[in-house]
Amino acid sequence: MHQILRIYNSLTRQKEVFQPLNPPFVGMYLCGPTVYGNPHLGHARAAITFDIVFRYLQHLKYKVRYVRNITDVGHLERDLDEGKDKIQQQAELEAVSPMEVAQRYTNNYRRNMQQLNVLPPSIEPCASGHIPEQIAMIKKIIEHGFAYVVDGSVYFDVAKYNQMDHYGKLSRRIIEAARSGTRALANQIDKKKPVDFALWKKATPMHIMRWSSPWGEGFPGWHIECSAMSAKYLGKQFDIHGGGMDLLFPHHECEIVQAQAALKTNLATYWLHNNLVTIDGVKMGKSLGNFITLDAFFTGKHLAIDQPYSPMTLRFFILQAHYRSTLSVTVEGLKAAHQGYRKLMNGWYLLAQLDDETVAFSTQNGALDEAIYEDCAACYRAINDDFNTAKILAGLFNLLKKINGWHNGILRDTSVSTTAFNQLRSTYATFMIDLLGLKEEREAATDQMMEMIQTIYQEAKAEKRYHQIDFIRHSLHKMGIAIQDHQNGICWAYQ
RNA sequence: GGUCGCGUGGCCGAGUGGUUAGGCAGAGGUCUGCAAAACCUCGUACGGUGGUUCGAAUCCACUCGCGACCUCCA
Repeated sequence: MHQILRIYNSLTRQKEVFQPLNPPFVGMYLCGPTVYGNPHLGHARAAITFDIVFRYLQHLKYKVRYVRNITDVGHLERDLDEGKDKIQQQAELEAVSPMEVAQRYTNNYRRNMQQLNVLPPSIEPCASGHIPEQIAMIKKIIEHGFAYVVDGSVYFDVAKYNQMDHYGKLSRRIIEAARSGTRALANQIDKKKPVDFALWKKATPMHIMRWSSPWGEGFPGWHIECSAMSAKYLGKQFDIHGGGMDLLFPHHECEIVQAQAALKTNLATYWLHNNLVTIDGVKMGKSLGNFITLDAFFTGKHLAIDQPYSPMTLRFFILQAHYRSTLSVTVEGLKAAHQGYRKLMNGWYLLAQLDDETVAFSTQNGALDEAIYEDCAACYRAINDDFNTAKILAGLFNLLKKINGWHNGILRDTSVSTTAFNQLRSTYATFMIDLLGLKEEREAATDQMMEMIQTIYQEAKAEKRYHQIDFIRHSLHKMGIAIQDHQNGICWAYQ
């Protein structure tokens, strides 16, 4: 089935039909985490958003190379003229080596992403492993006349660049005007202009993370790592560049001008930005201190939440909103996500059990066919329309009603063609499992155990030993499992 | 101050000129030893004020409120 995918491009501020530079290959780069703290819901949102992009492009048979970096050379902290970076600060706080800190949080990030069923990227490079590439790129920028060296540091010359091109085209800023009211920061004293940004910073004697360079001992600046690593693994120009909205300026803006200055290319065709997670109306973020880590969600150990929320509940929660809208965290919203995920997943099990005893298959057009085709088509329309996962879920819930209807006998006599039924089955599986990446959280041994318990339950029921029945129900209830009596037997489901 | 976005029924959240988004919660019903689940029915929501239009949550103007970026941030 041929699909026309339209995605919203932050660069042009409109939806555009996706056309890769070199089909069937697609290059995609996502700004990953700065590993100086445990991953929170915001990290999950970015990773899941682009996981959907990755999954769908692969579904469309593109050969995708997906690069997501690890920033283990921290960015400069404001107001610190000695230029201590975030990793190093955290390291001093924890009295360990900076690389140990980076490694620990990298491990946590990967573990959390795996729990959320986020597919690993094709390449996951870290900044500290690409110092030579960054130095090489800085040298080119200097050669091309867009950077200058001051006392062991290198700065990008924004004014010079603006003679050739416009610095600020992604965020649509006129830089001079925007900066006129801004105070000069202490560590920017050696720059020509406040808008110039560091490509390389001289290390003070205190600075632990340091590398030698043509300009002396130092460390790379804020933005050069992404430019260097994307160029290395995706080429001078590639298709999709993603990140959180908070990275749009200055980070992505700087990446664009660095690529233009060093390689004379437009970095990426499509720029995608996921919106932020909010709590109590404001952004959830590391610097605000109002974030809830993923582990806190999984264990329920946080003042703002009342109980544990599983990885798949969180994934569902994120997918309920379109990626370009803010997403507000509330206990009620989380509970809704838990229930919604549970229902969708239970439907998935039921779907596997449906057969011609429960479904009135017909060789001709069935009465349900049209509605099923429409719901399936709606799912495809939704994902093709800038990855509208909220609409996909609406489509799946409509299909779920049919599944439940067959299961409980209400739709037993309403005919459906095998073609339509098979389309429902494959659409449900494709979208829920393959594209949205929702998976079962059921334990492997549970099925056999439940079979045994159900046998006991049925025997007790036949002999009207209601005390025993209630005991079984209560015990299972504590484990989050419900036994359900139906006219033609019993089954179990998550509750 | 500059750039931009948002305000949808109790909650989360799609939609962007006319058709039920969806989920959760809530009410009633079917089923049931009692339940649970599922299914059926139920809310006439779009910050405010004007305007355009046969018709606006959706376009325009003004206005009120909230937020993001401009400093590291997903």
